[in-house]
Amino acid sequence: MPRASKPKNLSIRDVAELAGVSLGSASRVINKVANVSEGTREKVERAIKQLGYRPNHAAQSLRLRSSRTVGCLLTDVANPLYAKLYRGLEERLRPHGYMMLLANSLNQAEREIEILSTFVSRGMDGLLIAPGNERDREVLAAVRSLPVPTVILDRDMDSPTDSVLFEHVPGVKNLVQYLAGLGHKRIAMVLSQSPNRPIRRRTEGYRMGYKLAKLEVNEEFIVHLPSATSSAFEAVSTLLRRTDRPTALLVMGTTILNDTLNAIGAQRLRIPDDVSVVSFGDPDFAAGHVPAISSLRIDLEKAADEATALLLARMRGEEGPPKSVTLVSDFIPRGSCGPAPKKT
Amino acid sequence: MPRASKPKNLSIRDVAELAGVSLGSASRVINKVANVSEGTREKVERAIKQLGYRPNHAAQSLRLRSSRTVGCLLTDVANPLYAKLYRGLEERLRPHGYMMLLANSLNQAEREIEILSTFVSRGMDGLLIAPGNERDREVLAAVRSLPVPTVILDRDMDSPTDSVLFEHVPGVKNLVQYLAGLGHKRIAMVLSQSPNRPIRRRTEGYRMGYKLAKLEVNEEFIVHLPSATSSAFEAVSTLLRRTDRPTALLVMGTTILNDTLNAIGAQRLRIPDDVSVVSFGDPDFAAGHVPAISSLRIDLEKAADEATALLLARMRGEEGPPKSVTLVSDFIPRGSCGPAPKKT
DNA sequence: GTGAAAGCGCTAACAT
DNA sequence: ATGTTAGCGCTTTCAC
Repeated sequence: MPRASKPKNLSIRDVAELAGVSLGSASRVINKVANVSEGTREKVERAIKQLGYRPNHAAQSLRLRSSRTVGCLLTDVANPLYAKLYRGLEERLRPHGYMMLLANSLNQAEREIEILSTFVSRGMDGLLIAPGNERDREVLAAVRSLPVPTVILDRDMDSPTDSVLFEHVPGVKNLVQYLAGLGHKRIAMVLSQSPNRPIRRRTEGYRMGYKLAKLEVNEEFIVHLPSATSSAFEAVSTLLRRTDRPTALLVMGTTILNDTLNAIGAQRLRIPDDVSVVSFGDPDFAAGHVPAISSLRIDLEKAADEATALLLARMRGEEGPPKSVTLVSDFIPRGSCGPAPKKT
Repeated sequence: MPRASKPKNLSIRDVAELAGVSLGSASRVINKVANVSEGTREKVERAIKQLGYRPNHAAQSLRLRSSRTVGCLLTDVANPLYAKLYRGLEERLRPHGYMMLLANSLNQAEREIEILSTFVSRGMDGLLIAPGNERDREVLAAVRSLPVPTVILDRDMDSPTDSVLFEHVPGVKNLVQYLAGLGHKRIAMVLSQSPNRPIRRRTEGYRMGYKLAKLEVNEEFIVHLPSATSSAFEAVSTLLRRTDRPTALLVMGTTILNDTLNAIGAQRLRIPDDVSVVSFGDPDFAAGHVPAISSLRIDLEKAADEATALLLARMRGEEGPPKSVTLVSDFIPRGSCGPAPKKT
């Protein structure tokens, strides 16, 4: 083991001293500023290595008014979608020397406000946020008055802030048309209830697809689960027990999809022979399932690209009106979709 | 909207000025130090509110040599286990005023070293780490020489550092005995390959259980998948096609479990009639599956409790030899386990 | 090219 | 109880 002792509070002053130069010169070497002789550079670099010196970040932040840190506010990293997004964001910010502060708001409005305030007081250089309470007056006010470069992720908020939006409407529309083309006339959709988030848009693409396929929407086929955590098993089972049961199911990813697959299995129905299935979002297990589950997917790598590009530009000082990028979901057709079953 | 203008660089000096008191008094009010008259306190508090002042964190950190920040190094938050753990850690650190810097190492050794170094240079008050390369010489050296309070999570590293360990050995041992009690004589185990991590221990409990049940281990029933990402579908299918196919399957959670369930379904075998299934780790879908999948679970809330308790104590300045807490997995029996099928 | 010195915003020790 | 001041570690302007 090389140096197991504590690098007790060593500062640039120690480096300068050991190198036999002034504090200013040491700083110039560290910051790769011009006007340093080769000899000085070498002496300082040797001293740095010898001491194992690393600049004190707090002092740098204070002096430079920049923390090289980006604050990230998510409702919950335990949501795989956000976890992957976070990873992508970190991956792209790292090469620029930024680290990320991550805070989960767990959908609590006061907490979201508090987190944003803390981010500001901690001098974040930029913010990447996906607050759960996008319609809350106070959260909205807090977001609108953020004095740092910010990009809103996946939230349609009424604020003049850069944003990256995930758009399912055209995807769902195309999907419904696609299923109609396979002969499906009864396509059900199962959604979770999202408090404080606009739910209307989710059915928009569905209705458009129906209209374009010249089919009539049966409102009973649009199922909103009573709570965000309630099981879809019963809801789907009920749907499948109808005499005019749907021949295709459009369900939200991960949990609801799982419940749905279980409900289908429990009634000994087969996919896609008896019922076709499509997932909103592409959870890891969808591709591996037998048969593989068709999905509507948002490209999270692209989302991370766009979000960091917007943020980095602002942090670089770029001015101008708010920009918004909308990412449309791709349809990944897999084995879970087939022609509608013949009437029996 | 209240104050949409930028709170342009306002400092404690502005507060003092507006309140008509000295800078020192303002500081005393903010820090709730004794020796402040009621009048002064009020004036300062009013000024603070009026200006929307929040102390500059970098200056505080520099002065106090404390960042009120904890660095968290994980291999990957997109692993649901870690995502939940992170949430639990954050939840417990927040009330103490700590925020968390989260960095994913993606299992890269140099990156883990770099992250640790950055954490130190950024003056983290404490560290919570689960490096992927627990056997790497350099990573180990970096961890051993960390000059800040640190708790190692779920990694058995040769370092005099506080740690919270997850222990499956007794759990697996009991589990094998339990299954043997149900008449199972051929219990297979499917594990992923984890590079740089000791794999030996994983089979330890398994062998102990076999021995206690007076059964002989068939080495072909211990399956290590060739890579961490390879599908278990084929491996499990092969296992199930044997004439002496296992009557019980012990598989790692999430992905491998999914592949396993698919493989079982594809061969039209039924759980638990034809084959019993137990998961290492308790992914969200296990409980909702039909039938519900029995699991070996680590209580992540408890893990977060222990880890933060250790860290907070050290950050408070507590001295003493390294402490280690070991959490043993609980067995959650569910419908996926039944008596071994009668010979047919 | 290099050194000296100011000052970022804050806390705490020291005067009063 | 309150005001004044030193100094945390750093970058950068200004002389030389």
